[in-house]
Amino acid sequence: MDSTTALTAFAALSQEGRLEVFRLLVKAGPDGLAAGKIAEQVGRAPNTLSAQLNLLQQAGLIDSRREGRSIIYSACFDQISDLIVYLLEDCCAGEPCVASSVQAAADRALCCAPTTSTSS
Amino acid sequence: MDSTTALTAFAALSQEGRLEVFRLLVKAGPDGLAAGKIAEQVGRAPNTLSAQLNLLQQAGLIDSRREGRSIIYSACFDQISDLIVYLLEDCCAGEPCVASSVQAAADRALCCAPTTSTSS
DNA sequence: TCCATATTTCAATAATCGCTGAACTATAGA
DNA sequence: TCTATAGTTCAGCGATTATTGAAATATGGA
Repeated sequence: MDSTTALTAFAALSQEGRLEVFRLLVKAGPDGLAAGKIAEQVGRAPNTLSAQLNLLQQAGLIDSRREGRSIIYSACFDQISDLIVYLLEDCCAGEPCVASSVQAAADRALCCAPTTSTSS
Repeated sequence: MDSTTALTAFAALSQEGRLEVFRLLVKAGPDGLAAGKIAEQVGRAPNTLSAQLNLLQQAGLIDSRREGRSIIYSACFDQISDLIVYLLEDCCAGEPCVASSVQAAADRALCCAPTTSTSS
């Protein structure tokens, strides 16, 4: 991931409403949520939400697919991964104190959810 | 780290000029750089830079100390750590695909710079 | 004390951002 | 084809943000 892409991602996550939507989609997992369902859960007008989803999508943080009359949005875990790795490698290269904290967190995450096949 | 703090950090990193300054300070390491030196390197007016430094500091991403007539800014690695862990744990909890990429990156970082005097 | 250096603060302007109402597109079903 | 449903796009406004010049603060040295 290059700096420009990271910048766009940070900008997308830098507003309360968008961060809330993003976290909701991450929790929803790969199945995602319909736009209307999201609007309902975060209590925002559909057009306002649409703009927020657009920005997150342009940043590559979420994906969309049509399903009947609904459009389903889901988190793009690859991009999130890349963003974290960017922060760690490109921003904080060679800082063991950062790397070891992050390593510990990754260990915890993997230890609690070790089966990468089908869970959640 | 709570969402509000993370939001502030994202906002601070979401502008080209500030991200550039932040990356410069991370590369400079714990010794940091004087404000004037930074202004020179990024080619910005001192007052513009001062505002950018202020925002990064308010977000807890950088620290400052006076040294003679200069004010030295340095990256706050703890906060960066916390931000990465927030992204991994709070935003992406239970997503092994993210955790394993991050774990691999942390391993690489630690393998290349293993001697931290005291293993934290 | 006076001056030079290093940096910040202040006020003002220009640009950007976020939200809203209204109109538009796409799909499903009768 | 007509209607209802699900979302999006667009124009406009109000609010926030970034930058700038000028003035202010803090330190060091003559």
